[in-house]
Amino acid sequence: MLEKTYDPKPVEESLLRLWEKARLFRSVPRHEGRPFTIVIPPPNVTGALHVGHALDNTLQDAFIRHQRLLGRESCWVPGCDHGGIATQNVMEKQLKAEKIDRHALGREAFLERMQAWTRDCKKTILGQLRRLGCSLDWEREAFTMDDVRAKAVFHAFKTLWEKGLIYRGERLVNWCVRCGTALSDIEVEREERKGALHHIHYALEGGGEGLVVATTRPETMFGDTAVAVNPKDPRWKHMVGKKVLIPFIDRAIPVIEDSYVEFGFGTGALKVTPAHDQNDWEIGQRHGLPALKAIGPDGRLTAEAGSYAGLSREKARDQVAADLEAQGFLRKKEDHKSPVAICYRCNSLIEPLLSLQWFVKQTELAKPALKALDDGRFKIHPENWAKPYRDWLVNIKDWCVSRQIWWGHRIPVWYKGEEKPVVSLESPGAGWTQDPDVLDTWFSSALWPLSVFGWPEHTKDFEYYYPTSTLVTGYEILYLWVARMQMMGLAFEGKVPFAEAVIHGIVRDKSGKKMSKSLGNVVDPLAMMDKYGTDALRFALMAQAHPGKDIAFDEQSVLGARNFVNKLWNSTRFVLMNLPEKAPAGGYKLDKLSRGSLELADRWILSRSQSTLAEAKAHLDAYEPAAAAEAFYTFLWDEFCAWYIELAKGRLLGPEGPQKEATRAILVQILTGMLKALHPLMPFVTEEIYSALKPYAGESSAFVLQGGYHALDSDWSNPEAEKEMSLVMAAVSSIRSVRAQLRVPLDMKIAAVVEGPFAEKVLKTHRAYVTLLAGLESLEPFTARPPQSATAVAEGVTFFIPLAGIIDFAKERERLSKELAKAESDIVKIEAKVKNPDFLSRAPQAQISEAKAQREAACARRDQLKKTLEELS
RNA sequence: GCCCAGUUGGCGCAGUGGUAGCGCGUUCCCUUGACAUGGGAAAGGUCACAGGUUCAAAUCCUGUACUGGGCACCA
Repeated sequence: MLEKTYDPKPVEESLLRLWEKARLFRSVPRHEGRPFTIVIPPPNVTGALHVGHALDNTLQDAFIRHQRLLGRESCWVPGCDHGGIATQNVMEKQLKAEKIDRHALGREAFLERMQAWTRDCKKTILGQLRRLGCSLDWEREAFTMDDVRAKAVFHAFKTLWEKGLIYRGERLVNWCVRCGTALSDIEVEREERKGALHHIHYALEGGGEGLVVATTRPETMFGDTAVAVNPKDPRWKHMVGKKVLIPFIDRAIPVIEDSYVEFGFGTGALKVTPAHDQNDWEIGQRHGLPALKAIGPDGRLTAEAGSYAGLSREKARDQVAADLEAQGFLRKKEDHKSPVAICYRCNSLIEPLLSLQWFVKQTELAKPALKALDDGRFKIHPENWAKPYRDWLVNIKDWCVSRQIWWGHRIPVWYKGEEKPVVSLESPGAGWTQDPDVLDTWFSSALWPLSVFGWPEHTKDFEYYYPTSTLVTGYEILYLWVARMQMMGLAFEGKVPFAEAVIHGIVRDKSGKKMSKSLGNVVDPLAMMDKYGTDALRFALMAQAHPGKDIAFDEQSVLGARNFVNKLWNSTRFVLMNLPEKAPAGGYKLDKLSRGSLELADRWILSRSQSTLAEAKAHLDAYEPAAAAEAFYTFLWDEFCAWYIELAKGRLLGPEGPQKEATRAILVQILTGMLKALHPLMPFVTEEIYSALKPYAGESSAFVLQGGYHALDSDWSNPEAEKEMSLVMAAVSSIRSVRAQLRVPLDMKIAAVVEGPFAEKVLKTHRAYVTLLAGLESLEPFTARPPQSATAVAEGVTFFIPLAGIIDFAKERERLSKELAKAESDIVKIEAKVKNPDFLSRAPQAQISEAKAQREAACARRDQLKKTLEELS
């Protein structure tokens, strides 16, 4: 016998062991059919998983299990990402706490520590994925920096190099002063910050008025190599071609014309600092201006800045502004909000810096990716992300792939004096030194769908699993990762690495704010699992995972899901309690039933069950787990438990016989079907229940995944039964409503008489249902209105319930008047429609007859209520 | 500035043309042998605003406001 409530922890622990022992998630190439394959978005080895990972991986697990249950060979590849800067930052924090200087420690020792950290972290992360129930093929674990992946990275680099798609050059890049490295354009975030616009006077060389420029960054003026004005700006026309002097250092720079400069902004004169601003860099390129570095990689001013050399950017700005003011150069200082660039890993201010870096040319690589999107070989769900994805590819810029950190794939290029650099994994010989930089972590991530299957080797696995089916990830890495995988996969193999991308939202806190450590609103998925069980967390997430939408995560939702899990548990418990100890040979099967012997409730629940399964399958096929979850929830709770089980009680308490056997078969088969269908969303509890139920269902699979979805033996859809059952339910509800309003508890049995067009049917075929569910002791046909009775009006039936001594007539009249008013207003609405000649002439016939039927029903109800009220007064 | 979402009962969200749904919360009643992690009942919404299309609009179109996001940015 099952326990009264479901206790997830021991069940989860034992099932995890059983699954693993059975190698249940193992996939190997087989000959027939294309497999369904997902490669995990490898979590960075920066710590533990957060609730966003729980969402991402539960989605994948649901899709993978769904496909397995559909009978498809399915493979989900696990792994972690070394995580470049992010992971190095974690280690640097640790070192700082231990008061160890990274540079004093040295590159080798640092990397050794990183390796040890990585080992621990991978163990933690993969353990957490296991606990989440992820059906990953654990024998395929990969890491973006292991030997196989290192070969892939080298091969990719070499191939791109040979095709001339990789180059090294001095360019203006996004430099994070804190991380001490260059970043690519998409690794930079923007934020509006308050600052000041300084109006600075630059004197004319050789004397004269000169001009005034406006800048938010006065400290960069030592790097100025021109002042630009708009060619159509009459205010500064006279200055063009002349030279002005930079304050303090008196270096003369030309005044040039460039249409980039806007009339309306500031003074209309722009100081041009090619080495520290992207737009200035472009102006510099157009006019052949030199680029002078006023700020170094350490964020401090260089020798160009004269006496300011060595000051940090921030200090220099204040100091320069103060000195300008003191010496009369500062003509005006006004508050000004402007967007600033921020490092996506440490949030510090980005400095545009001229430096020597490695780049991958992107335009050529983007073309096949665009084509794949346009001709449908690659699809994005939901599709509203396709446009931004496309726009990004169209406007793509070269990708800066070198990083001045230690943790990563070292750039495989070797130098020796004046000789041509050599691309090689190993040292080409004595005297050669390797490029000190490492590759952007996204470079190896971009190869992930290729590299996890042993690429560049065309292994058996690679041939079978590549291209993969679906990629599931958040929109925040659509460009950073998804687009690059498409480009790389197409460049190297001519095939999209995955045919579909499912883009989900991020998990926010319950008020919709982004989770962050500093806000203290981070939800720990492990804590949720401990408290409510893994299935509850999974179901809560899936129930809210509407395509592409963020989730406002409230712990209450997990509680609700936990209750649902328990409901499922207890409905099984009830069914098992009503089954013999020993299952009959072959189990309870529907095909053994004679259809003629089925009752209304049977036909109804079988019909509803079938459509629920079909609906949920369609939703999962379309990557819409939330809709599937809702279909299950409503069916199981509001139909199967609330009505069918309640009705089944009547027969199960009765004598043994075909009726009882039929009820058992239906309960067992419907529950089994639902368990399997729910398995992708909540694998643990369904597995556990299945093991108890399967002998009765006549099944022998050790695990749900091995048996596949439950196939109903024939078509049970039955709209007539659904319609009739809805009338019965409405009739029952009307009596319950009267009872509740008059405070007559359900266990106080009452008598009733019934009249109306549906009354005869109720008396003849549904009497047992109505008396059982509405708590009646008797139900008789109407002859005369009993004195002192309340009235319950439903579609087609009116019940009179004698309640001498209980009923308050004033209250009863009030209640009925309210119902009447509602009925009247319904009629007004439907009349307006039915009487509209345009509606009658233009609407489809089905609509017209439905509307008329609605009017009839509403009028009948109105008349009945009116009559009853008259009798009461 | 351009583009994309969103705006539905107290809160969080479904719902893409035919008389508004769900979960949580609220109110009342009920410890009846699956489940109080439960059961029954009820209250609560002119579906942001303004136009338009249509017999019919939460749903389609246009515009406005607000919120969020993406991209590009004025130094």
